[in-house]
Amino acid sequence: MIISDLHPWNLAPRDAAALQRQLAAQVVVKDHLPPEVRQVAGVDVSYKKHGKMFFAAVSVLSFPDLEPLSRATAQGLSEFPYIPGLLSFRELPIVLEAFRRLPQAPDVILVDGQGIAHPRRLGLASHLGLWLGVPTIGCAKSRLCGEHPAPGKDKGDAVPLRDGEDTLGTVLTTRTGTRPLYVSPGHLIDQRRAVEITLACCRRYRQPEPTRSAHLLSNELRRAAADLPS
DNA sequence: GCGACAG
DNA sequence: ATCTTGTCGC
Repeated sequence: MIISDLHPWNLAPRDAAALQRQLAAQVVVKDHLPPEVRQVAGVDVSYKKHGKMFFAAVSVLSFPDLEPLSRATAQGLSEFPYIPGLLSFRELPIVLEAFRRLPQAPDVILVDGQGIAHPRRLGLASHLGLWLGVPTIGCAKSRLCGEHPAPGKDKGDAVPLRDGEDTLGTVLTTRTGTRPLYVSPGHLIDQRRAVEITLACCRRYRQPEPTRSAHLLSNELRRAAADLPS
């Protein structure tokens, strides 16, 4: 896995925001997925209530059958606090460590967070995509910015997420009867493909299989590192 | 000043 | 995100 253009993570909030504006200009919102998508990865991070211990997990599934192919994990500390809009400075370092442990880069990555549906157009998914040079999709469970009408109740129903003249993403119902997901391009992919891939990864749960799998794995890590007695 | 606010 | 048990509903 090749990483390029490293930059510090211990920045003051103001500097982090300035860096985001700089990086956002490099985000590519065009379809650069390979002709045949065969590997889809999901990534998620878990940690303790007031602790600094983080647990990242990456789960790679085959596409479109969604069978387990490989996985990688990493754990470490983080000093950066949670500040809406600056999530990547808190979680990306440990996520990148997990990706370094993957034998091979997947064709596309689903992230539990926003892509360009961000105040400065650089959510966690976009930031990760830039670092890895791999197509990414933001699949957030709630809204960070932008406005939209309520989408339909059935799986596949969708409405655009907008901010003035900009279309930031798609508010997509991924499972009938559940709250929608906020899908937006991360990097190297366009709106249409982002929704297409995400929907193809949804089976019987609101969360796409890749991120759902990573979520379960990161939770196992946290629990294993936590409770010793029984 | 007030409300909003990914994970 | 995390702290937490059972419980109402499809």
